Amino acid sequence: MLNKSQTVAAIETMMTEFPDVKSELKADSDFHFLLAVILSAQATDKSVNSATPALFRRFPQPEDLAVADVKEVEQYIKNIGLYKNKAKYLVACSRSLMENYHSQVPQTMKELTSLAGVGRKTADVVLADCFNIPTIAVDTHVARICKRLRIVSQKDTPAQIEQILMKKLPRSMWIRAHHTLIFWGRYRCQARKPLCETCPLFSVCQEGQNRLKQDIN
DNA sequence: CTCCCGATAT
DNA sequence: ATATCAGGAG
Repeated sequence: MLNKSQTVAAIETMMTEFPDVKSELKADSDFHFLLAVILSAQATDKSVNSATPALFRRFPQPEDLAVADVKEVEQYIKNIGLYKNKAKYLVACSRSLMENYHSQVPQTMKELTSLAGVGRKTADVVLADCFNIPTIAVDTHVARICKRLRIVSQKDTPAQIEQILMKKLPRSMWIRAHHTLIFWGRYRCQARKPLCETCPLFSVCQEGQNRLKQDIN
């Protein structure tokens, strides 16, 4: 397992390759950003961004989506996976925002996860990207990278990974480290194509060493 | 744990 | 053909 200083060093190496990291989800308001993050579950940002402009034009405010027909919402997002569940979430979420939060996106974990379709990961993303509140959202990329590098152990759950990262990284790094890990997972150390041959972290990466032994790549 | 689920890369 | 993609609810 990588210790604190090794973990910080690994993240800093990633930062040199991706100096300007931020969310790639497009949105013009906190409300629309929340919807985009809900839609992004098990889907690529690209597919979400291709659907959201029309959706957001049709439903500018929580009040508009709260009274919408779920079937109509489905038509706007049917090119995204899991679209039937997501359509329900969007309407129910908007209704709750309207009825319980004055149509404002709340700023606490507890309130955010009370919304339909919003779990811990989505809440973490909103806290960090909308309100600049330090969190480390653990998605599929963050989990994979941390496991390959042995920043965490193979059996750790996303919630455990989040706790370990918060211990190993200074709070001032959390939000940027999160985005950096996403970019690293998306463009450098992909699930099916780790690109170990040219990886600057190869020498400290347990997964890289394993692949070398087994002659993968 | 299972179910949800289209688009894309491999 | 199959794995993967900014997961969450029941």
